[in-house]
Amino acid sequence: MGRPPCCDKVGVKKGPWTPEEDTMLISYVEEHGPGNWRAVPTKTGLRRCSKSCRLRWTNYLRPGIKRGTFTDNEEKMIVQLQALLGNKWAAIASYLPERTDNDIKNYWNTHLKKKLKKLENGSGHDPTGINGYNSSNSHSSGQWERRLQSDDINTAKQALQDALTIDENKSHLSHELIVMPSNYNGSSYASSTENIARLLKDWVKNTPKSDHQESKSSSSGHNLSDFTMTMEYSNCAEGKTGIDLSEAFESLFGFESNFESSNNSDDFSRATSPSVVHGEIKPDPTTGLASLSILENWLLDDQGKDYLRNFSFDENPNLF
DNA sequence: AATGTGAGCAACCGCGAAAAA
DNA sequence: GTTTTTCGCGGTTGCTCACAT
Repeated sequence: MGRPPCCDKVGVKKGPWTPEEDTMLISYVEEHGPGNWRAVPTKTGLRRCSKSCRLRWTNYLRPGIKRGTFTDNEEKMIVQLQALLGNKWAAIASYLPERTDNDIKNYWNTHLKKKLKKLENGSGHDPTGINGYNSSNSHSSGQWERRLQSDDINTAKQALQDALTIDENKSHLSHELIVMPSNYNGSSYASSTENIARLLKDWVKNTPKSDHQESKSSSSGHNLSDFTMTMEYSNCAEGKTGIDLSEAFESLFGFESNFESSNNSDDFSRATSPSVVHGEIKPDPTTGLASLSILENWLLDDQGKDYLRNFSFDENPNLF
C-alpha cells in the first residue's frame, strides 16, 4: 500500500539545500503561493523532488519560524500536549506557531524523551508533569497506565498557565535574526539562520504587497521587513490541525468543543482566540492562529478537572 | 594534534488519507 | 466504484559539530 517514491527519477538532487536553491524556491512561492508542489521542480528548474521542496519550505524557509533554544514555557506546552495528544507533532505544532512539527519532534526525541526517562528512573519531583503518564509511544500502544490524579491536573494547570504567560521582551529578543556574514561556509549553509534571514530580506524587498495578500498561503499579516519574527504565521491557519484537535476533543471528552472565547483581558489570550464554528476550531482570521485558550479554558475549569479526574485511558484505548 | 563518541538537527523515506481522474 | 495521483505526517537516517580521551 501507499504510493511509490516520488523521487526515483535519475538526476534528482538530495542532501542539503544551497542558497541558490532556496532563492529559487522562495521566488516560486512568492509568485504562486505554497502548494501545488508537484509543479515546483518543473517551474523553477530545481532538480529536487516536490516532496523535498515542500519540506524545505515548511520546515525552514517559511516565514515566522523561530529557531534556537526552546523556552521553559514551550517545553512545558510540548510535554503537556504530547501527554494529551500523543505523537501528533503537527497538532502540537499548531499550538506553537513559531515552531515546526519537525523541530518539536526533534526536540522531543533529543531532549524531552531523555528527561522523561530520567524522571521515570528517578524518584524525584517531576516539574514538567510528564512523570506518571506513560507518554512514550502513547498513541501507538494505547497503554495508559492509570487514571489521572489530582496532582496531574494541578501540574497540567500550572504548565498551561505558565505556557500562557508570555515574556514579551524575551520573545522579541529571541526572534531577532542576524545579517548573514560575508564569509559563509557552503557546507554549513543548511543550518545557517543568517542565510535564511538574508534570503527572506531580499524576498520581502522585491515582493509587491498585493502578491502576498492574494497568495493562498496563510502568510497574511507578516511583517518581515524588520526581520522580527511574529506569531502571526501558523500552519494551522489552513484550518487542518485545528479541526483535528477539535475532533480529538469531541472524541476524548464526549461533548462538542463549543467554548466561548475567553473574556480574559490578557493580550495573548485575546490575540490568539479562535472562533469555534460547528464544533470546529477556526483560526483567528487576523492572526491565523488556533489558540490554546479552548484547551486551557476547559482543562482549567471545574468541568474539565472533574472529567479528567474520572477519565480512564484504559477504558478508551482507541482515542489516539 | 588526532581520533572517538555522542548530541543535535536537516532531510529522507514510507505510509495513509484525501483528492482527482 | 475503482484506480491513480498528490499531499502531509511520523519515524528514521545520516551529516556536522562539539567535546572527551
